[in-house]
Amino acid sequence: MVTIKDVAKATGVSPSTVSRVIADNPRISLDTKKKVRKAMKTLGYHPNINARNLAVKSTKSIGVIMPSSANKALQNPFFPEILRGIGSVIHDVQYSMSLSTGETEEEIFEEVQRMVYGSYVDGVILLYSRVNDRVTSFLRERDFPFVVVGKPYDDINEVTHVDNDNYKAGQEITKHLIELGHKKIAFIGGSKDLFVTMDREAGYEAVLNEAGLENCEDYKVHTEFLKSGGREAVERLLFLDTPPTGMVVSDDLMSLGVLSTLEELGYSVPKDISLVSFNNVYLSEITRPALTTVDVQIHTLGAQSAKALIEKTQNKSEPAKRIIIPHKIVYRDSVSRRGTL
Amino acid sequence: MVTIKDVAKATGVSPSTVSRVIADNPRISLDTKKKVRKAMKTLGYHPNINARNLAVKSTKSIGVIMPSSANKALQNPFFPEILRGIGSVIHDVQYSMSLSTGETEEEIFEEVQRMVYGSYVDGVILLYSRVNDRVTSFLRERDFPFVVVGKPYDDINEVTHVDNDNYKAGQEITKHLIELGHKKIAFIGGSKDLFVTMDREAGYEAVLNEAGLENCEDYKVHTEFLKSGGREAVERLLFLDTPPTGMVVSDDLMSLGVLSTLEELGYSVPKDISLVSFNNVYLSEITRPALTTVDVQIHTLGAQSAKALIEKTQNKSEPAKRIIIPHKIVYRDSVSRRGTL
DNA sequence: CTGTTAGCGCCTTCAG
DNA sequence: CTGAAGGCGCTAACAG
Repeated sequence: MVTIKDVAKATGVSPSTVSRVIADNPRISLDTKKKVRKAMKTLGYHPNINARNLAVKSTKSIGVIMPSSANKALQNPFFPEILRGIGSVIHDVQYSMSLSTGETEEEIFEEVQRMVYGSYVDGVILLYSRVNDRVTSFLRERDFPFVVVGKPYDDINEVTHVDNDNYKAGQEITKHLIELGHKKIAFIGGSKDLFVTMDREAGYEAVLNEAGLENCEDYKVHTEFLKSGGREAVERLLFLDTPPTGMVVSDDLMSLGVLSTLEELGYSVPKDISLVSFNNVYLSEITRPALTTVDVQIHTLGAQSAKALIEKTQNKSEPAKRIIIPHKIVYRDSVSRRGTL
Repeated sequence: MVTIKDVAKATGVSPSTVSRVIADNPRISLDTKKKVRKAMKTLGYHPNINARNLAVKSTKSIGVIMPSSANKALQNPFFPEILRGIGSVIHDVQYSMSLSTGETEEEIFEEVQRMVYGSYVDGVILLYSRVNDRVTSFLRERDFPFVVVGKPYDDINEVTHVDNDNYKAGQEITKHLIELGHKKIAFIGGSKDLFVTMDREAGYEAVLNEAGLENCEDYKVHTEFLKSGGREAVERLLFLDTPPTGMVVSDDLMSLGVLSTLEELGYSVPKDISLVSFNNVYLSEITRPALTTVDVQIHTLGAQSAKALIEKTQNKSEPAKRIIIPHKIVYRDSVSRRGTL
């Protein structure tokens, strides 16, 4: 390994000078800088990160914590996409990202501990948000920089997070259905203790009430990440006395399952039933029919969270922020107009 | 930050003793070990990774390089799943993983350089394999430990890789179609310079020839990652004089697109056309119809690659290996028997 | 069984 | 503008 000393020797200067050249210190003459840089190049010098980190007590690396992967949720294309978003800014500022790998909540917690105690990373991005989360408490106690993607459960004003306005999104997409003449609209969401679900659902309800439409519990189903297309959930809806004509599904991947079940049961989308959902991952444009869905700009979500985190690591007194990424509805083919009945 | 010295002072021993306790060195008396451990606990000591890395010249961290994300391919659920696989072993051995984030080939190359030159990682897992890849050459030149998931292009015997027997898988799945009476079978694959595609296709061809079935170029289409369901590709197939009755598609996500296009054009799967594919990601069980696909055990692919890499970093003279992960066909509903025509 | 000493490669005062 | 010296936190001989 070629070190700073080798470069120094080759150039006939001192190691500290070389160090200063690396930092592009203005008090070094252009001449020596050039000399040194040339030597670095020919010798193939590259700074040793660990040594630098040790010296400056920073790692220029951030940790990304995925939700526990007990279920299939991780196969949601949402994740690679958000990683890309994070990656894009990470790359620009020459940081690196360290991915959590735990399967269980316990494992994840251990890993976060290692990350912060071991000075692996300068900050952490949480790709989930859960009630009573040990990780969050831990991070807050230690006053360790972190941001969450989504809506934090506790002390929402004190943890910076980047999120969509899921309430509004829920309203808009539901309104879209109503404007097309739908009066019986159901909501299919994931686990009830996910804020995304709750917010989107709240928006849905608000619009229903406002429009004076039926807003009954029967029309709302929550299922764990959909196994076998969430068959039971969908069936329950369809076997009601007055089944819905429209469905608001809280995730594209879920929609795929719902779509399948629906058509298997002999319902045609959008002819018999209209369906809208959220996220706009790639697959929502290759389903049949292609999904009308709200684009939450996953990539931006990731990018902004990284940006916010880095700011925070660089300036600890940066105040907690809430960053709302705008969404927009992408109109495709999963909805149709209802004759006024 | 509490350091080894603090612990030493608190316990009344020397720093090196503490260090040895950390390493669980057998030559330290149980008594002092206990004392030291207790002090570590009460003081809240955690080793500083950077310092250790610097001292031992190892990072206990591996880099994971994703393909360039110019296209939508990254939204393939394949990736999160393989990351989970890698993560599972990484976690057990207390390593960490650093994810590449580059969008372009160029960016990726830069990042790999940083990773190896900067001693960020001990080794690297390549999640892709491309002809004439700078990254691969770079790694080989520098004799830096790496493994590739899939089949490497150059010097296949000198780079350890973990892969499926895609040729065989291609044969088996095609044979399945034949056994059900299909005689006109097409192949839809991704880019031709991906070995996965080529291998699967070769298997397909072999079986066709063996069975004395038509193996014409018209039946093979290659498309970049399917935009809008690979409409053109599928159409080309269907508008042939004798359109195929069976299709072998080289990826589940692609299959979804094909499925949509097919049904939009009025063909029913599996009634009119049978379709089989590869990977068995979660969505293949919630499509309509659910896909008969070969399960390539993505998770295992990831886990084994991590395992092989770690072995390699720990023992540089570990020989290059080829690790083949067994596959198996998962029978679902996208195929049907053909009357003998 | 344990302490002392010397680095790992880099950065950062403090002098000059 | 540049050099010398010390230290970041930990490990690894080398002594005892």
